[in-house]
This record gives sequence, C-alpha cells and structure tokens, in this order.
Amino acid sequence: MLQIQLIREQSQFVIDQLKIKNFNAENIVSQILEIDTKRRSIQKQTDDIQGEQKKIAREIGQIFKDGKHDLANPLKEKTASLKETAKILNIDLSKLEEEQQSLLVTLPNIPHISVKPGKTAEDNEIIDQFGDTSTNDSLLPHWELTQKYDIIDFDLGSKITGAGFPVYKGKGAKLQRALIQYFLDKASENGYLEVQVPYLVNEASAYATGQLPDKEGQMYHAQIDNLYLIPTAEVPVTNIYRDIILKADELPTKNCAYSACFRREAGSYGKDVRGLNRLHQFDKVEIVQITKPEDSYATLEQMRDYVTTIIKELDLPCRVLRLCGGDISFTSALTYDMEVFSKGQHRWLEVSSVSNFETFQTTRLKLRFKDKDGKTQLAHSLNGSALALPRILASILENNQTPEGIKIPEVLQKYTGFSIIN
RNA sequence: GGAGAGAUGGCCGAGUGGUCGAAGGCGCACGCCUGGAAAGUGUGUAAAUGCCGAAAGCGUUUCAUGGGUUCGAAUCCCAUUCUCUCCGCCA
Repeated sequence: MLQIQLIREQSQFVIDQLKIKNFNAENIVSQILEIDTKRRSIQKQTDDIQGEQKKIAREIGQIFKDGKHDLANPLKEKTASLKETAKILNIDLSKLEEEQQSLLVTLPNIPHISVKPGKTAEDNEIIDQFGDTSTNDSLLPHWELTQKYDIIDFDLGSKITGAGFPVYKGKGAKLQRALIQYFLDKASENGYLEVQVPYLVNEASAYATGQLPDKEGQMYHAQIDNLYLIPTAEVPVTNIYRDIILKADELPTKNCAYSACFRREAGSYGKDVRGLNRLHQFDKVEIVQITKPEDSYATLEQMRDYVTTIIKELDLPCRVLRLCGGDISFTSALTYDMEVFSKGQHRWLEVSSVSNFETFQTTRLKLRFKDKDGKTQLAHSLNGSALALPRILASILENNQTPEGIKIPEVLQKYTGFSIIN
C-alpha cells in the first residue's frame, strides 16, 4: 500500500510513475485527495468536540469533589449535544477512512526509477544468461520422463485430489526432498535464519502482505475458520514482523523457510499447466529480508546473485530478466526473474522471482525501525524464491536425460543418495 | 468440546468509576561520579493521527479486539480472539 503522505505531497509523481506499470491512477489519486481533505477537516472537528467533552467531564469531576452536585446538571446537558454531534462525525470519519483505505489498496506499488515501460513479458530485459541451451527434438518433456521412470504420478494425484496435485514416488520423492534440504542448507550458509511457519494464515496476515484483497480468488480458503492456505511462505514469514518496531542494529533480518504452497491458479490453461509447469500444490524455499531503506537495492542485487549461484551449482542454463513495467507485480518496485531453460520443452521456465517491495508491504505490516536519530520509520521488505521446486525438477529431468537414465546434479547426490534415475 | 482464571507500555508489575498515557521496578539512552570500569546518582524513555512549511508545541485516539453503560471507563456490562489451569478427546 502506498503511503497517503506520498500521494498528498507528490501526486503527480505517483501518477507518472504508475503509468510505467500501465496503470492510470489519475482518477483514483484525485478521489483519494478529495477524501483526504474531507477526512482531515472532519477529524479536526471531532477532535475539537471530543476535547470539549473531556474538558467538561473533568469540570464535573471537580464539582462532585467539591460537593456542589446541583451545578453539574447544566454541564451534563451541554455534553449531551456534543456527544450527539461527535457520534455523527465519527461515523462520517470512519466511513471516509474506509473509503480512503479501499482506494489506497487498489494502487500498485510505484516502480523503481530504473524500471522501463513495457506491455508484456516480451519487453523484459535479459541482463544475464549462462549455461548450455543446446537441445534437440529427441529430448523428452518431463511429463514423459516421469512416466517412463515412474517417479511422479499425475493421474494418481487427480484421483486423490484433482489436477495439479501430483504424487511423487520413489526416487522422485527423494529428489524432491533432496532439493528442499539443499536449498535450505545453502540459505543457512548464507546467513538466512531458517524458520518453519504455519501453512494457514488469518485474514490480517493475508492482508498485510498484499494477497488480500487483490488476490482473494487465488487462495484456498478454509471458510469455517476463515483461514487461507498460503500461496507462498512469504506470507507467514513476512508476517513475523507485522506490527513491530525493530532496532536499527537488528536490520537486516534474513529468514528462509521451506513450505508447501497452494494456489488455485484460476484461469490458467494449455501448455503452461502441463506436467509440473503449474501446480496447485508445490514446494518452495523462500528467502525474505527486511532492510533499512538505504540498503534495500544493494540487498536485492545480493539476493539475485545468491539465487543465480544456486542455479549455476545445479548446472542448469539460466537467464535473468529485469522485468518491465507491464510485467512487474502489483506489490513490487523492482523484480528480477530467473528462468531456466527446459530442453525437453524448448522453453524458458520461471523458477524464481526476487523483488524489492520498498515500503509497500511494510506500510500495511506496520513494520518499522528506529533509526540512529531515534526516529521511527518504515523498513523495506524483499523476498525471493530460492527456489521453487517443480520447474527446477522439470528442467533437471529434461536437461540431464541420457540413454542410461537421468543424471543427478553433482551437488545433490549427497542428499539423494543416488546419482542416476533409471 | 466442557468448566474456571486471565490479557495493562520493550519486559515485569500496581491500578475496580474522576486531571491515568497509566505507580514502582527492570531494560534502554544521555549526563554526573571514576584514571578507566562496575557500583552509585540525575534526567529522559510508546505509537497512530490531526493542527503546522518544518521543528517546537498543542489536540484526539490507543491499557487484547469490537460494541455498550456513564457527564466521565484500564476499571462496570456484552460479544469475539488469545493465554493459562482442570476435565474430555487425541498424533
């Protein structure tokens, strides 16, 4: 959520920057400003009236103390009418606050100045690429390989639950577990504190990280208890810091977490959902950092670097994209996507996305820190996948297929306990 | 799931209707003391929001959350959430 002060003080800048995200904010901003003016004038009025009420109440207190009870009655009458006015004004006030809030949450985050305009994923800028992307038509896509070696059973998952909930079997399950452990170990080595977090979150948490209200339909909802299944560990991990004021020396905080992730993926279809490409339940290791504002972009680079290093170690061909305005997410100011090349499908698959949210999440989270002058200010939040399993698994299977079987990347062998799937 | 007790500032803890945003302590910050430190000692120590160009200052709100009673609520009433104890159930 954008801060009202920013909109108030630099409305034109907000409007201009949001154009880069192809978002026309003109109307919303002017509505917000209009409501804001009204809101503040009403707040002033209620404040004054409530101050008056308090003053009279104190006077009555004094009168009772002095035992002059009969003097109290006219004063009581006076407050009665003040109370009535205050009540009406308070209703107006909360109505305006609500209105303002509901408009504010519809505005996306302002993109970083370096973000270039663009309409679609086609306009993203490739800033780095490594690894061998040579391929040929004899290489099988992973959904054929998983069947051939009987390591993932999509039909069985459909029977038990539905499409998008595969069953991993034997070496498939072990490879999955190996990847999780490998990712977590790497993150720990790099200073991320490992946490295990709930997979269901309440409304306040889903709201604070921005899943609500924007992505309501994308989350599974346990209605009886009004809890949401997490679409990513980002939600519970970031909410660790909800409503907190950190000390300056506690920053940056670095957390990593493995979790299953649940996404309804309403509206997806075709080749995008084939096999492991898009699932309703998948595994992911997430990294989250909270930093001082001045450090967040250096941290973003460091996180990007960290993710590409892991991909390199897995020996997967990879490219790094700096997202254009049109492709960057609602909540992000700057995002890098990492894609690995999948040789059986002859296409790039997104396996990670690292983003700087600046204060967009921390505003809602009320996540602040005391700077060295003792002033409280909003921290910046960043996160990234490190990494999401299914597509990594898909490209490991496709890229390492040989006539003898699927070769397990060197770094994973100590975790899997085997070096080939055959 | 049933019965009972509770929720107060960064932490502990006092406060059952009247200048209570809240005693006292711990912690923290700054100062004094000291050759330096400890001890001692003094001062300060919440957040949100509004008035204001900014600061200072002032107002309002906040004692789990949301309602209510009252001229006045941390204190009384109702609902919800959470914690603890006992019973039941259970990996």
